[in-house]
Amino acid sequence: MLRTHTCGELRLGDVGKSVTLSGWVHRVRNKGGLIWVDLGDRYGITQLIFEEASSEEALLKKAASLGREYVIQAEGKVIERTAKNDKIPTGAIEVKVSRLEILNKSKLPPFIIEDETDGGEDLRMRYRYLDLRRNTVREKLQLRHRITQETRKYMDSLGFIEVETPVLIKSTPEGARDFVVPSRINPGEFYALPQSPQTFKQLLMVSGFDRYFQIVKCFRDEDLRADRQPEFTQIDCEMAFVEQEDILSAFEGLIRHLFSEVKKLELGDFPKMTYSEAMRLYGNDKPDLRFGMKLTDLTELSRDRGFKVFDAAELVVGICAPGAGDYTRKQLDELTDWVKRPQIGAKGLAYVKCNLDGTFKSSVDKFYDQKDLESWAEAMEAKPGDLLLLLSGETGATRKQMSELRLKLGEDLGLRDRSKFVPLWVVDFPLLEWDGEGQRFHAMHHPFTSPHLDDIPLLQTDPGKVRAKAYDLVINGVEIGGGSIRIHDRQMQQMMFKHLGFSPEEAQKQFGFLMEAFEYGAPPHGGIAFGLDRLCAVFGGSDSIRDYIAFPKNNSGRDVMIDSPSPISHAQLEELNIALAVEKD
RNA sequence: GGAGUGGUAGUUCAGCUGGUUAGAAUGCCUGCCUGUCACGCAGGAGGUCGCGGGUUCGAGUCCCGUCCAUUCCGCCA
Repeated sequence: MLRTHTCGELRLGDVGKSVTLSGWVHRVRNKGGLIWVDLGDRYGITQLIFEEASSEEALLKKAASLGREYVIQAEGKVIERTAKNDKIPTGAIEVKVSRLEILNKSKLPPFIIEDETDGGEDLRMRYRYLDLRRNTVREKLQLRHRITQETRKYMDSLGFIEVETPVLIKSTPEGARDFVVPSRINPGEFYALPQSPQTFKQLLMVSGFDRYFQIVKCFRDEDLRADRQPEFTQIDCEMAFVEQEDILSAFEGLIRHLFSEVKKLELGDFPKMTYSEAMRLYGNDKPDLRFGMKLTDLTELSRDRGFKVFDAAELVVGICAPGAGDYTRKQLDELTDWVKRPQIGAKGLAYVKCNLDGTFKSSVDKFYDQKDLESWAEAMEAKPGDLLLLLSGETGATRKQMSELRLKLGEDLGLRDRSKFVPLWVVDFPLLEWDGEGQRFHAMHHPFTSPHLDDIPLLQTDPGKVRAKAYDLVINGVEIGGGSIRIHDRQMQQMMFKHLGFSPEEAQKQFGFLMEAFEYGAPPHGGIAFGLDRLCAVFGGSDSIRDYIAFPKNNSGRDVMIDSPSPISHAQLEELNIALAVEKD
């Protein structure tokens, strides 16, 4: 037997037992006459002891020769420690070793395998298998395990059936770029990897599965971010005979269940906010509601005082930063530089300090008197000691800039508490979004989304105003999931494709199978998909999803451990009937 | 496609307006040490300053190019 116990389970009650432990050498403390070895595995750490006075010389020598991360097996007796360590659960005992076996030596690891590693991101990814040996990383994957297990439990309890859908599917022009896979037996033709199992889950509804879910890998060939990987996992769900409210309540239930089981946190009812409200109040379709600082429209209150910048602006908008009235000139200049960076793109930033004595000091004192400033402060419900910040310009862009500033200030002022979780449903998304580059509308969610029936006439007159039966779940400013009520009628679906600029032939070629299915008794249906990686990161309080994925890709979509992607041989290319435009050596 | 930041010992970093032999911490090796647990003490080894070019009497430092990493914008139905 390689082990009788794990390295995390022996206690004072086990004293006197003969045990065999196996694990990795964490640390060796050689005190001359005494040698201690911290033996570790994923369950914990147990201290082994070798003593000059009572151990054989060969055994001592072997113990002294152990290096970091050697895999060893130790047989011995559990004894009570004279000096106990109350920092670890096994700290009251140690194992007096009588037999030591080196199962496998280890090279010196390139970074220290401890909670606080000295390894940089790059190195950790190159040796990910060593990185995963660290408690902090392993705990994140264990959190993910809990979330997927609890998800399956909850979904099963509601009668959802997990169905696997194909990974080799068909490329479509809508949405993100596809990853494509050449077909050897069909020369010149390609599969695409799914961006989501969207059409398949709708077909399952036509089949009468009624309630489907799947924890499934999806693929998008777009540029990466800290919270975006080319392959990622969705909790993908679909229900038949439901309206929007049914879906929201079912999946609000899922998220509440996960918080309750995994984090021992009870979340109340999730508030709802329309898309247009979110844009108006937060400049963002995924507002972080852990803090206030709503956007306040000051366009009217700033008009006709001779300040050309504000007079010319479509929108003048302000936020109130609580308690920031004591910001120094330097801090304000830094904020101004920050909003002027190309990523934000504001032209400038106006401020008003609400002094403790009730007066105001602003960067636009030349144009606005105390009464004007007071009216702004009133509109924003500012208190003495607060700081008002104003941006102006074209409505959409200015709101977006203000949203960024709001998030930065929220961070700076410590208002984005990682232990706090504030969920929000954002509803009534626009159906269509104008694509300036392609000079056409495209679906904001996806082309299978049902419009609000009241808004259908607008499709002819003002397509950008049509609301969709689409919704997102946002937690702490992170988009955790999104979905919609789908179109289940062939005529309606055909009309949608027309509005998206598809010719009838194209629509038939790309999605004929779906529209045909709708003619064979498609029930009303809708669904939602959650980003599992992001959900885990939110649970763990991280901004990056990488540590919640066992083997993630780096910023350029590379796996630096296995070194992929990589060129393939000429023979392989030939077999696939592929010629490269650019040869790579 | 664009912008920012970084690349110096195994590792994490310092290295000023260019100037002797490039430092610290940690890790590693050797020796000493019987109650350590981030053990301690003494000693030692370890660097083509990402790569290529340029400016200069002289480049880790300045300039140009390039590669890599990372964050953001675009993109992500």
